[in-house]
Amino acid sequence: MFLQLVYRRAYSGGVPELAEVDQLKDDDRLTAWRLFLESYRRVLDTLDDELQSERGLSLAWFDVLVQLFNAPDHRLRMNQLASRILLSKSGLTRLVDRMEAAGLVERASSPTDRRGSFAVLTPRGEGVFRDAFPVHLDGIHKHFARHLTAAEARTLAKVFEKIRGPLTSAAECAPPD
Amino acid sequence: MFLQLVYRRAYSGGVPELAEVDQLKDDDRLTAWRLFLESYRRVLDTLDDELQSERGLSLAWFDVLVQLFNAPDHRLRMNQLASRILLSKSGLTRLVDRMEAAGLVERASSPTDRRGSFAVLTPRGEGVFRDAFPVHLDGIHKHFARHLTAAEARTLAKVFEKIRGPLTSAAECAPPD
DNA sequence: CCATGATGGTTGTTCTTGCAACTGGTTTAC
DNA sequence: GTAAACCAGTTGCAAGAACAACCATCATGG
Repeated sequence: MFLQLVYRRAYSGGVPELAEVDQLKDDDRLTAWRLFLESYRRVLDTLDDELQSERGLSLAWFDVLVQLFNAPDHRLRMNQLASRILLSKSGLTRLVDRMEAAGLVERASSPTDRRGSFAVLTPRGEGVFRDAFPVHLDGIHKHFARHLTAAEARTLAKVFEKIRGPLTSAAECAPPD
Repeated sequence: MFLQLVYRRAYSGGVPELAEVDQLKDDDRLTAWRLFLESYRRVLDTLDDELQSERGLSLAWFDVLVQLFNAPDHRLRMNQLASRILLSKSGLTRLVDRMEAAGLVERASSPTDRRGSFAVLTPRGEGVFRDAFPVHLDGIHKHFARHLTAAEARTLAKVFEKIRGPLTSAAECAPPD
């Protein structure tokens, strides 16, 4: 799904009633939007392919490894892990199932709350992570960071912070005013 | 899958051999990367939810409608449509099946090449598109464009053009030099 | 003209994901 | 202390997507 938008074509073409929508004048912004979408898809696909072919690891798996590696004691509650990688509870259950079968993570039950369990990085998982990390970082550099000057990077960070900000938890809770 | 990266933590933490990787110094760039990922996910999820709840349409369906609406004669070869919305051939076959069942598009066989078929926007599909378009455009404004100054929009466009550029067809064909 | 190969789409299969329902454990209120 | 509400994680189920194998058609070369 990619969503190259109507933009100019709908505007100058035969859709007068749509042209009324005044955001259509924001050509630069919509161009930015379109390129944003396309860049994401293409860069992520490329990174996934590279990691897959060079280390046999999907980005989703890598993402779990990253999170656990960064977590204190190399462990996280399923709960937290799910929200950090933006995956549903059930999705994470299955993902951890698969990674456990591959020996990269383990489950450990929480001593304080017997409902909960931790996902814990195994030594093997840590090894795989350390092995894959440079590949991924190199990919980010090659396909993304390399194209940014320092100033541009700061601009992007600023802008995306604003964009992400209002959506962080539940979208559209109480639109102010 | 989200991929909040290691960054500072892996750098300043206990992973000396990883810290050697010199892209790690590019803090601003990696921050931009992280926010880029998160923004995409959150904005797209939000737009999808809004379109879904306000018009009962997924972004994927909307994307097809956009493409067909823009195409000459409101029709595209399956082939082309698939590549424009970044979906696999088989994925598109099924997607068009579903949309055909819903009466939004039709298939028409090509007169010149009897292998090929077109996906064609039906009047009903066009109506649905015109109805959903403002909702989507408004969403883009609310959750994305609104946060950009004109200068920032131009910066984003420039940067993403560079990022997307080299990956447009097959990634990594022949890295120059 | 016919054999060979390329191309456009569809179908079989499998994988991943989300939602809703469920189980078992914890907290709160009476 | 116990019932009710709540929470963490798992499971059944169905939708969406990719890959490979497949069929039909077109293009090429003898």
